[in-house]
Amino acid sequence: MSKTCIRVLADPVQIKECKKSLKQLDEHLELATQIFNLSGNAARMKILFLLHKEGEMCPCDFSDILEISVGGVSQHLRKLKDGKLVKDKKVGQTVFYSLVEENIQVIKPILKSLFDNNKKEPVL
Amino acid sequence: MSKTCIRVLADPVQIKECKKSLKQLDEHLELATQIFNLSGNAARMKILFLLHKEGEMCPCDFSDILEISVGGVSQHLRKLKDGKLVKDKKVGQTVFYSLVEENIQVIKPILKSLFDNNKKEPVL
DNA sequence: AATATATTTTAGTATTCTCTTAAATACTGA
DNA sequence: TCAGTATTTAAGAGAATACTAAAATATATT
Repeated sequence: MSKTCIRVLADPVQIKECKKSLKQLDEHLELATQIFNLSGNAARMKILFLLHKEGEMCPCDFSDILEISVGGVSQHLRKLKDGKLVKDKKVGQTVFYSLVEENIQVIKPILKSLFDNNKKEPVL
Repeated sequence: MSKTCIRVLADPVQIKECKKSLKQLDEHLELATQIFNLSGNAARMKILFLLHKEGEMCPCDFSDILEISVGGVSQHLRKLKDGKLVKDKKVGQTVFYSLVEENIQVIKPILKSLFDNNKKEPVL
C-alpha cells in the first residue's frame, strides 16, 4: 500500500464505524463468503443443483453428467464436504453424496428457483 | 479424461435426464454462479455489505476500511460493476458506488441478516 | 497553467484454482 | 486370493486471482 488515502471529504466517524462493524461481523462474513465461494464455481453449482434435484448421487454419476474426470469431481466434493454443504454415505463400494439442508439455506432459494424453472419448460 | 465411468448400477435414464436439465438451465446456472462467484470473495463481500449498510461509498473509503490499496479496490469495484451488482455515479472527482437492487436479490437476504445481526449486538 | 486529489489502468508477482493422469485405497464377487 | 469396480489422493501443469506500485486520466483549486 502506497499512501494513506483518507478522502478530504470523508467522514472519519463513518470510516471508524464501518471498520468496527466489519470486525464485529468477521466470523459471519467469513462464513457467508465461504458458502458463496463454494457455490461460485460452475462445476460445484451444478453438483449442488443436481443434489437438490435428485436427492443423492455418487462421484461417478457427476463425472458422467458434468464431463469432468472422476478425480476432479472427487476434489469438488471434498471441498463441498469440508465446507459442510454436503455429506456422504458409503453403500458397498459406491459413495452417495447429499445436501446438508441446514447449511445451504443461503443458496436454497436459488436451487429451488432453478428447479422450478426447469420443470416449467418441458422443452419437448 | 481417462475412461468412461458409467457406474454398473447407474441409471442411464437419470444421467441423460440430468444432462438435459443442465443444458436447459445453462444460462440461469451461469448467472447464479457468477453472482456467487463475485460474492465469494472476502473483499467484495465486505464491499457489498458496506454498500447495503451505508447506501453509497467511494473507492477511497473502501481502501481505508478494508485496508487494501486503492488500485485493488478499484479492480474489485470494476468486477462488481461488470457483473451489474453495483453502479457508480461521479460527483466532482469522487465516484460513489451503490448496489443495483434488482440484481442482488440472491444475496440480499444475507446482507440483511448480517446487518440486523450487526445492530443487535452493540458490543459494549 | 500548475498543483493537488480521486480514480482507473497497467505491469508484474505470488498465490490459489481447477483440471488431468496415475497411483493408492477400499470394497465385491468369482 | 485375484480381478474388477468405485473412490480418493497425489503430482503436476496451466489459467485465473488478487494484490501492489507506478503511470495515466480526470477533476478541482489556487
